[in-house]
Amino acid sequence: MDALADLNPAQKDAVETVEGPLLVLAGPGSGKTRVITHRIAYLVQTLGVSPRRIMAVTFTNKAAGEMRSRLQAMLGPRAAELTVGTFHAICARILRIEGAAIGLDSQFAIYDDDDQMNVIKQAMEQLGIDPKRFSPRALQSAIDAAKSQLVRVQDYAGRRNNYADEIIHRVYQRYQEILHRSQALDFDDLLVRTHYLFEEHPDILSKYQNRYVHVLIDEFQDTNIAQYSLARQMAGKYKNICVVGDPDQSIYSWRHADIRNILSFEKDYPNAKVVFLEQNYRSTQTIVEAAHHIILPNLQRKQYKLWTENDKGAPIVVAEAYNEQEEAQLVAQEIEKLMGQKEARLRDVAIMYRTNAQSRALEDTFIRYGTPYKIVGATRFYERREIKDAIAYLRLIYNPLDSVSLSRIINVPPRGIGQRTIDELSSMAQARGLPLYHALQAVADKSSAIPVASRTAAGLAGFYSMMEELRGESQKVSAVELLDLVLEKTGYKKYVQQGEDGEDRWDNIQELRNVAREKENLSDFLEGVALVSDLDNLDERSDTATLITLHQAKGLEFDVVFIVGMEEGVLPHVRSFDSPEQMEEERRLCYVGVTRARRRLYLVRAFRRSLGGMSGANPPSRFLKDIPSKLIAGYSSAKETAVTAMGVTPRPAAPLLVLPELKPGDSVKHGVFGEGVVVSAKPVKDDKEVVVAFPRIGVKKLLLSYAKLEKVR
DNA sequence: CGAAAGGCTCTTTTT
DNA sequence: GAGCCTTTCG
Repeated sequence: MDALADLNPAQKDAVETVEGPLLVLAGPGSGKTRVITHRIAYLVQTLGVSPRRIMAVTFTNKAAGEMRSRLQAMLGPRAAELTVGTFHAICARILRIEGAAIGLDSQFAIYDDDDQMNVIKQAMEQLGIDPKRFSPRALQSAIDAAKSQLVRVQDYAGRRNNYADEIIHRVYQRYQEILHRSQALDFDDLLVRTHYLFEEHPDILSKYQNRYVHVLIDEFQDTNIAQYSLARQMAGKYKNICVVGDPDQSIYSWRHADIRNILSFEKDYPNAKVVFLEQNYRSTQTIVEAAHHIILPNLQRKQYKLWTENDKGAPIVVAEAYNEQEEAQLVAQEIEKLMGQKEARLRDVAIMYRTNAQSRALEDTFIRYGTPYKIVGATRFYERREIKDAIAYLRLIYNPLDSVSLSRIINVPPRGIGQRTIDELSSMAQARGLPLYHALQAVADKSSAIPVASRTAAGLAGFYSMMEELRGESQKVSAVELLDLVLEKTGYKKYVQQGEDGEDRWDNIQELRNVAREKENLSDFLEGVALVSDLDNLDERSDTATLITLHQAKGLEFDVVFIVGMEEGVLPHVRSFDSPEQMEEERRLCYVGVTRARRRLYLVRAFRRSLGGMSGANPPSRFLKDIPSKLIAGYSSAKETAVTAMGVTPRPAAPLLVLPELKPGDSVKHGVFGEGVVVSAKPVKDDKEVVVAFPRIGVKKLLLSYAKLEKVR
C-alpha cells in the first residue's frame, strides 16, 4: 500500500515530516488517526525504519488496540514489533523489567482508585487525622496532583505553606510507606517511578533512548506533566517526537492533565514544526458549524477553524421534555422512528450525558421500549464487589505483601475474623514494621500471639494455611485454573451464590473467568485487569445503541448522537459555575459531544429533573443559545414545537398543568404501560393518586402529575 | 462476631 | 437516592 495515498496536503505534511519535533493540531474528524497510522506505515515501509524503534502512546487501551490492528492490516505481522500502549501500560512494562534498580519487586501490585482510597483512609487513621475535618477524597486529589507533576514526598516537604499542606505532606508520606510495604504502586506511581528511574539511572534511560528513534503521542492535550516528561525522556536522543492533539478537546484537567503541555512543547522544541488539520470529514456542515459556534466563546484557545466540504445535512433538533423520564422516552421514540425509516442502524446511535447517574432513566426506559442498548461505565465491571474480591485473592497469591487485598478478603466470606482482630493484627504489623501478611504468618506459626480468643486465632491460622496452599498451587496451574481453585477452596463461590443477587454476581465472575482464560498466566492476567477500563471492552459489532458519558465518547463517532441533559447545572455542570476555567472545559466537553455526530444531532433537555433526592427545574444550557437558530429545527418559535416535531406528545409546563378528571371505570392510556382501567383516584395535596389496572402489566399506582396518562373516551 | 437498621454525606468526569 | 459508616441487637 501507499502510505501517502488519499491524504490532503496538511495530512501529507504531517506524515512526511519525520525528522525533528512535530506538533499536529487536529480538529475533530480531521483524519487524525489516519495521519498517525499512515505516518507509522510511511516510516516502516517507505523509510525502512524497524517497527521495534517506534513507540506510539495512546490515551486508552482501546485506542492502542485499534491502532495496532489498523497497522496490522497495513504492515502485516511486523506490526507486532511496535510499542503501542498507554503511558501507564508502557511504564508498567518497563518497571517490571528494570524495577530492581530502584528496589522494586518485579511482582509489584497496581492499586486502582478504590485501593488507593483504602490506603489513604488507613494512613489517616494511623496518623489520627479526622476524616470529617479532612476529606479523604481531597487528600487523594492533592496527592495525585503532586504526583502528576512529579512531586515526590521529599519534594513536597519544601512546598508546605499552611496547615493543609502539612496534613497533605504527612498523609502523602504515610501513604507511600504503606504502598512500599505492600510492594504496590498506584497509577501515578507508574509514571513517577519510571521518570525517576530514568533520571537516576542514565544507563537504563539510554537503553530506551537508543531504541526509540520515533516517538508519537496521541491525545496530547490530555497528558499531564509527568507523562510529557516521560515522552521527552524517551525521545531525548533522536528528538523525533510527534505529538498530536486538539486543545479544544482537552477535558481531563480534573485528572491533572495540563493543557499547557502544548505551549511547553513549542517552547521546549523551538524548531518544532506545527501542522493544522482543519478539514472535517466526519460531520455534516450543519454539525460542524454548530460545533464552531459552541467552542468560539472560549477565550483560552488557539485560533483555528474547522470546516468541511460535506453536505449541509439535517438540522439539529433541540427538544425539551418535561422530566428525565420523558426525556428518555423522547429519545427512545425517536430512535424507534429512525429505525422504522431505516435512517440508521442501532449501532450507529449513541446517547451521551454528563454524569453516569443520568444513564439510569435512559436504561429503565430502553428496557421498557425493548430498545437494545449497551452501557459504558455506570457500575463498572471491574468495580463490582465480587470482581474486586476475586481479583484480590489472586493478587494476594501473586504478591502476599499486598495488604489492601489481604484486608479486603481476610473475612470474605465471613470466617470469624472481625474488625477488632484485623486492627490488632495490623497494629502488630505496624509496630514491628512488618507487612500484614507476615504478621498473619507469625500468629499462625504461634511464634507470636495477639490478644484474641483462641477460636479467632485458629481462624487466622486456617486462613493462612489455606492461602499458603493456594500459593503453592499457583506455580503449577494456569490463571483460570487458579481462579477456579480459589473460588472453590475459599468458599467464595458458595458465598456469592447464596448471597443477594447471587446469580447475577456469579455470572459476573464467569465473565471474569472468560478474561482469565485468554491470559497465559497469573501475572499477565493481573496486569491486564489492573489497567483495563470498561471502554476497552466496548463491543462495536453488536447492533445496539450506546449509552456513554461525554468523557468516554472522546475519539468515537456515530451517525446519530443524542446529548441529553442540556441544562444549566448538568451541562455545564454546577461545579463549574464559580470557575471560568472549568466553565471553558464544560464547553469543550459539549464540543466533543457535538462533534461525535456524523449525520444527526439531537440536543435534549428536561424541564424538571431530580438530582439525588431533590427535584428542580433547570434553565436550558447556555450552550444551546450559542448555536445559530438557522441550524436548528423548530426551536426558536416555540419550545413545544420541537417536541411535537419529534412525534412526542408535548406536555405543558408544571405550573400550568391541567390534570385530567379521572374516576374509577375510566379508560386511560399510559405512555409506557399502554391502555388500562382506573381502579381508584384520590386527591393528594395538589395532585391525584390514581390506581390503574393495565392488562398483562398489572396494577400500578401513579401520581397524575408525573404519569403520562391520557383519557381514552 | 456478624447481620441489620439507621444516620450521614455527597453527588463529575477515569488511566 | 445511594453508598458508606456507625450503632444496635442477637
